[in-house]
Amino acid sequence: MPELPEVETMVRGLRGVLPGRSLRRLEVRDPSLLQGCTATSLVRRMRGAKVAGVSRRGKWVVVELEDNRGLIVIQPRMTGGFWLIEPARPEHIRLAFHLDKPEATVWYCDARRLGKVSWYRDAEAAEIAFCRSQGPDALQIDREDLAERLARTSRGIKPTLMDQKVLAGIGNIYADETLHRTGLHPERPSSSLSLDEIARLHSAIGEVLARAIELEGSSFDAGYRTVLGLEGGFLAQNSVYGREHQPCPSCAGPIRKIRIAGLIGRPTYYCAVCQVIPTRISRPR
DNA sequence: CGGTTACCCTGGATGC
DNA sequence: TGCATCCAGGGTAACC
Repeated sequence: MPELPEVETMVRGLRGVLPGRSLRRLEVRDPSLLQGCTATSLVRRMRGAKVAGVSRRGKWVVVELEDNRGLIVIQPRMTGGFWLIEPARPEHIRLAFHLDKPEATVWYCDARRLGKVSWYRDAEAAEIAFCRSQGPDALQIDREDLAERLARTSRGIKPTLMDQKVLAGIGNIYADETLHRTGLHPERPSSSLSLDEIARLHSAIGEVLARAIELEGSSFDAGYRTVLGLEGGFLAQNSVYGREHQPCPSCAGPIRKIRIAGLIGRPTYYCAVCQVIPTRISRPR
């Protein structure tokens, strides 16, 4: 479910309630999502801990605690999310943060249980974990760094953009939207992009993600909602994702849905007219 | 090392 | 209505 804009929206929602509050009790309803710690040890460590702040790293949510209580890192993956209101599906509650003064509860729900929760003793330990699985954040990476990373691989530009070790935060929806805005075919070999194309791609990443954050992310079906249960508005005004057979908003060409190598089963949407591979560049096969 | 695939889970939509 | 099948916003381990 959540990509960078959805996770950023969650974090902003959590910032309204968590920082400065104490955890009267952390309730672990599903211990199977814990990584590297047991429910009893985590619950014991969190009793009475005060939240210093909430931040985002790629698609990960970071809850930092005061007084050397460490950091809780939550990876929502496909269906994880936070609720400040009573969750619509209580059977999906995996964690409950019971707060003090005044009493309140923040719920973490995850229908498919693909998400992960970890605890790190300090910021340095968390940083080591981040760097092991993630590249620079998609909103932080500079153009030169992006250019170097793209030059390193010949695989398709879309799988490269979705590789969290290349840059962190972009998933299936925003990869398609970013490539459409840049006029790039998703299977263009990453290393074949010109410096001008990389510059435009770099700008498009920032613009698409910023717009999606403004609109509080992308909602469809029973998936992602804000912490208040509201739908994100991005998919009401996007260009290609989920719009097979519709006309391209910039050239009116047909939007196609395909499956490409390196992304297993995930769908890719692109405009067949304004996102083409130049004939002098061979398409990977 | 670079790239690809199987698999982890469950719920909702669709088709028969 | 009931059941089977397919699909999904992510990520990792194992493999070639």
